[in-house]
Amino acid sequence: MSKVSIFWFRRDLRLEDNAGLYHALRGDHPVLPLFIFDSEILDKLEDRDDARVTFIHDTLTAMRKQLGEQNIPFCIRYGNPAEVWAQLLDEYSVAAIYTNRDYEPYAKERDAQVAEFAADHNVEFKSFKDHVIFESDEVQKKTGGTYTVFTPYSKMWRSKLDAKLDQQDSETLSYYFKSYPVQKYSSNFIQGKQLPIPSLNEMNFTRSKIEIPKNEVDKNVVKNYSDNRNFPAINGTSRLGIHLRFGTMSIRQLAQQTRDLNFTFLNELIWRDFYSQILDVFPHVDGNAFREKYEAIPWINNEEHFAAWCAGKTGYPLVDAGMRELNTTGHMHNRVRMVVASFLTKHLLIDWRWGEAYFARKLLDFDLASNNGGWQWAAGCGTDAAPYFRVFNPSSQLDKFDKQKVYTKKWVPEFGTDEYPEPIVEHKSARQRAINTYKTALQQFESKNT
DNA sequence: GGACCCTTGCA
DNA sequence: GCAAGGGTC
Repeated sequence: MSKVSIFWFRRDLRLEDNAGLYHALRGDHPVLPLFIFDSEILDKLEDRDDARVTFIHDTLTAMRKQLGEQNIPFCIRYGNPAEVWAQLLDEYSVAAIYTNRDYEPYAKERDAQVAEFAADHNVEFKSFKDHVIFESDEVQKKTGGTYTVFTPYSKMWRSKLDAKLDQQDSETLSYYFKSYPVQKYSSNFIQGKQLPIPSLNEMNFTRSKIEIPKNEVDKNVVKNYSDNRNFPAINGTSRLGIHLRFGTMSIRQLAQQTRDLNFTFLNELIWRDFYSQILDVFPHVDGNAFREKYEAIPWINNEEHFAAWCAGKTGYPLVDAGMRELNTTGHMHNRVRMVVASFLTKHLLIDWRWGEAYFARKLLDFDLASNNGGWQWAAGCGTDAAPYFRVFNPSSQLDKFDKQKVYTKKWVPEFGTDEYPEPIVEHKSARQRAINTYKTALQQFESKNT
């Protein structure tokens, strides 16, 4: 049996400009492409019509068709990754495993296990940077260590990128910005009969009806991003989150196409790298406040209030519009994400982790690092967070950012009628309660620890 | 160690 | 004007 390399797709579902796949194809052995539907992740999802699973399935189906046209089999399995790998090393004579790095705690542990198992079988495990422009060890403070404040991080990030581009070294440039030419080396895939793909049904899922945003960059949106991004009634954001999340769009190509169009848009891509490195270096943020003392806050966690927030029935029109947009489309405008998050954590004093989990369940573009960073920012417990006494006023946010109520009325048609609910909390007193609760808890924590 | 700074505010 | 407190150099 002749030896093969296996390229393992995870959150990089594309056949062009894929770092790990490129390196696999340039290696010494024919490459078998692989995807594993991870039962450890999928079986825990709450909704059997999860739109992200449908999206992955559709994307793999298209890739499989494209590969099949070149007589390339695409190995797609469903199961526990460790068990699948045990089968694969039995079935094939594997020389090396290639993959792109994933910085989430679960993924790092999974990959460490697979790498160890591979090493025991004399199989190389090679991982590559693909998901971000810069990894955590590439953008560091001048005095060493990880940035935890965005602005100095972003300045260093930009200067690193400029330095790379100034080098005019074709190899380095290709690593940072030009695409990795995969098709050029496609004759190095293995050849053979197409392999089956597990159906959604076999994995206990049904097809979602939610529409997925187009995998295209609208240059006008990017150009006007800084002017329009705060107004939810305007189509002013790219909606590319899901494509960056699953790698159906290359972050390198997106940054290359947009970096000269709008400073603020590039900043958003830098935020993505920023939170990715925070999660990588401070994995405790998954489940815990970045700053320990914020664990002292006595959340009220009123379940009826939480249910009202989830359903978009808080009596605050902008909050309700956002939640209903999320529930209906799997998307929520970014300005509104901040408003609903501030409302949940401050006005209702509900644990930010409840909100984080709800977003994780609903958002098409859910990404652990960015979602966690955003929630900890809103709750005041994260890196570079909003101060705890900054409580968004949902009414003035509405006046500022949806003055004509175009967005609000789209999602809350009964707004202004008798059917619209009364506010579940009164703004002024809820605001004061939040500030007092935070202040007291933080002070008590301080005095206990001095 | 001192000076300056910190995504997106509120009353 | 206000509200802490920490980050970076």
